[in-house]
Amino acid sequence: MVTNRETPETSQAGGRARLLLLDGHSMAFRAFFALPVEKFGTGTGQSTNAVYGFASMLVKLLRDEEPTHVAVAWDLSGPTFRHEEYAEYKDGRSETPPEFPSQVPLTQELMRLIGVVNLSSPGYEADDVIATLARLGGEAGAEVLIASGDRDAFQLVTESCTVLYPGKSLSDLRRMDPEAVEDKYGVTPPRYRDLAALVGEKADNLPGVPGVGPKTAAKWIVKYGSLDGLIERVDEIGGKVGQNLRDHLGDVLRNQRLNRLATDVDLGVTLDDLVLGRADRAGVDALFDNLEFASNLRERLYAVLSTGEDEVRDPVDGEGFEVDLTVAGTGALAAWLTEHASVDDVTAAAPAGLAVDGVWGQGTGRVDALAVSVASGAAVFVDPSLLDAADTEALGGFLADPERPKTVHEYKGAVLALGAHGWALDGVVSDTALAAYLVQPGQRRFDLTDLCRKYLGRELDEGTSGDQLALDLGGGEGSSDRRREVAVRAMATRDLAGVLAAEVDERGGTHLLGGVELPLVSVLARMERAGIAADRVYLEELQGEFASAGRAAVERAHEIVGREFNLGSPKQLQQVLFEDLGLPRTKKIKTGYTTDADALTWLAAQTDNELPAVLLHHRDQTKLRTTVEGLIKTIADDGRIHTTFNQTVAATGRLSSTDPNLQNIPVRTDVGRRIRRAFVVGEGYEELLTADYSQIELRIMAHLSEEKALIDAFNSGYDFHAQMAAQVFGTTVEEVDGEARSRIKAMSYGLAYGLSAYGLSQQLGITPEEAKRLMEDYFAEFGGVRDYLNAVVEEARKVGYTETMLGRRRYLPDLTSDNRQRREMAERMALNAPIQGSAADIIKVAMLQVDSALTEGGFASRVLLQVHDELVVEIAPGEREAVENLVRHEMSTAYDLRVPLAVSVGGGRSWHDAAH
DNA sequence: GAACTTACGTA
DNA sequence: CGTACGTAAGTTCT
Repeated sequence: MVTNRETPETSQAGGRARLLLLDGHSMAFRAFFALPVEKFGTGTGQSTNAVYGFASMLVKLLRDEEPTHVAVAWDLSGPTFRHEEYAEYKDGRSETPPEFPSQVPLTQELMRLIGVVNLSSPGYEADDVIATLARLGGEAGAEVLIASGDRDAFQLVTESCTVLYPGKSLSDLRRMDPEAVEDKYGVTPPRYRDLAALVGEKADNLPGVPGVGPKTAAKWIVKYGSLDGLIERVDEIGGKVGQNLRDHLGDVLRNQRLNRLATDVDLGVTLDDLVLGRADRAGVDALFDNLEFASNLRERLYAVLSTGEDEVRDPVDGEGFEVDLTVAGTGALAAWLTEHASVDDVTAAAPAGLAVDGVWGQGTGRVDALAVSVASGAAVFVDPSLLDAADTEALGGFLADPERPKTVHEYKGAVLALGAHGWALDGVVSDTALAAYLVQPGQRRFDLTDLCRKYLGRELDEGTSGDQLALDLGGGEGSSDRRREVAVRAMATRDLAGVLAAEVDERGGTHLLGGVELPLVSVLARMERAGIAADRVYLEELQGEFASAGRAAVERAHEIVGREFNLGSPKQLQQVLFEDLGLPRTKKIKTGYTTDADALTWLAAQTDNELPAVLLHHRDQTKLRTTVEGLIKTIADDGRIHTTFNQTVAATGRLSSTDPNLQNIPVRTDVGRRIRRAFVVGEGYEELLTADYSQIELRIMAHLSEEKALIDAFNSGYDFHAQMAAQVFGTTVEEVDGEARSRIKAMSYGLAYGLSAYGLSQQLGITPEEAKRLMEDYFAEFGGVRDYLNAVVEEARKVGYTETMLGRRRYLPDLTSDNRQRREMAERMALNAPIQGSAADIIKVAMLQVDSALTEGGFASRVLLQVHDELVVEIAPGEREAVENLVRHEMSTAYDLRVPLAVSVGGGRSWHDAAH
């Protein structure tokens, strides 16, 4: 099996070498200060914070950057050529912390064990070693990455050499490419030395010109072209700084000589010697044991070093990429599209691959670049900022043309990003992320790199090999690496679409993809773009109110206990409740005893102490306050909140909502519901309408189980739960009291989750024996439900997956696990997945129907939100009645069940008022 | 500082 | 010892 990591030589045939260089001392030193030294040490007193931090950072780099070659450069202790020239070099540095030096050899040992080369050279600094290796890498055509906390490295930055410079945190590495250096310092990387020479470097004891900071220095360099140019005309500089410059010219010239990094250090290695080697796992284990590192870091490290062999497919036989990659934006794009992407070139059997490089979220986005790749092998890279009018129009025509099929990874993102530039996207026949989700619904991430490996058996980078890539560098901005990257993404998407289509089809998911998920994307994109109007002033009032109630609770709690403590800390809470106050212990959890709401409620009943109740109140208020604060933060300039609906995270087929999550806005309590008043109808609209399915999951259970008693109960038109209770307890519906009804209601809902007698007893506050009897009585009447649930689990165990009404699968390998806990968990998932998943299917279909009906009817009303069984619609003036009828009709006819799909609807000026 | 844990909101 | 999510805050990692 060929993978990048194991046999990089092989992958380089197609992909490009990526050389990662680390400045050992500077990064280890940063690690030392990032982590508290007193918390990281062995029993024998050896400090380990720098080793741990360095390793942790390296793991992240290996994972994110996937280098093929790695080396770490180290300083040696003796004098360097810089000391020969300037004896005071690096004088006056403060003492190295005593816990640091001993960690250097440990870090070096770890590098050796994981297969990373350590390098250094007498008389030179680590920076010089890096500069030399960067030159070697560059000459060999490798992409070079330098992780260093030393700014001198900026002089090495080129289109193919990026410095990763630590920002606020160790692993927050800023990518300093030529643009970033110029953005930050106002000069190009080759001129960075000039700037540093003028400004000076305190840490190296290199004073600069007094009164000259980076701004002045950059201004001069830009004006005179370089330091040399400045010096030539040094007499022209007026004022005090001009005089300072003339007085300190000697220092400046010395600084410039000293900050030049040597690129000719004799290291005795070639690029091939830096290939990331095999890890010596036994050695790493032994070292980690010695350092008393827990298994966590070890696993993370092994995860990046592992090859994932068994998941990688055999490589698809060479398709012989003939790629003509040209840079558009010079008037050539229209011609390229005519020649390579006509309706004859781009067909249903051979859709074009489209890659959009940009960002999206909050209902909008931005395109930085895009690439199109077609079956013939031709590909084009487009920097939209460089397009002329004719090219813009041609590109817009292509993107919006339903007759020229395209495939894209993360369709919704592309729609939002392109939409923000005024481009419409149509004719999308596949989204490789969505397709992969249907194949592997349990996965939560679908990035193109992984899919490429898994389904194409190749690295993303191997879309073309270097010699076949005709890269026209003329005319465009930006690095050739970026162009190549975007282009290979388009190629990978193009190639993946077919493979994934076959996988989806094999699983019977073709309709689900083409008929439901894919068309849903544009509906979701419009929902996100529309957002929902928020009343900021009202939210701020609420925030203040919740905050002061929370503060009052804190004060009261401190008063009761007689000292201050953090009410938000479960740990301190345990101390206070169980140690200081000696209250009865609650249920055990990993870290002691739980202080969750159930436990606090129980405690409140157990004792006379007021504290549990105060804590509960505090929790409520704090939770509400943070919810409100989160919402306020996300209100966009248009006064609306634009959530993001994720279509590929929930294993059952549901949507999820993030940034902010609008699917968990409080509704159960009165106080909580007040937050819903903040979601209001927007300007130009008349009211909000909510429409939700009543008891959809139970109706699905009735349908799937074909249990006659359930079906009859739903068809009777009476209160469902009361009807069920009457049957279980052998009374008339009128005789059913609230208690009986709620027990049966809990029982019915619990079934869909795989509830046990114990769980039911907990929820109802009855004994497990009573709960067991209740379940028996229930099943005596509704045995069909039990039979159905058992059959679902057995079938799933046999075939390995469950299926929803639209054929959406969920794979549950744990159903045959020897581990009882895992197996039973999988069983509960198995019986829930078809129910929850079918409900998800149905509302997705309903959304499509509602959306089409609104469009076809010419309505201005629009769907804003989906909350699993509910749609929130913004009603345009005068459309209430018609749209209400339309929504009711489309939702209730989304799927033909053995029971009615009841929909209840309400309207009002806010989400709260629209409740029913 | 990243990753985990606890807690809690929704369907 | 009931499914599916996302977020915030605190704590741990070693």
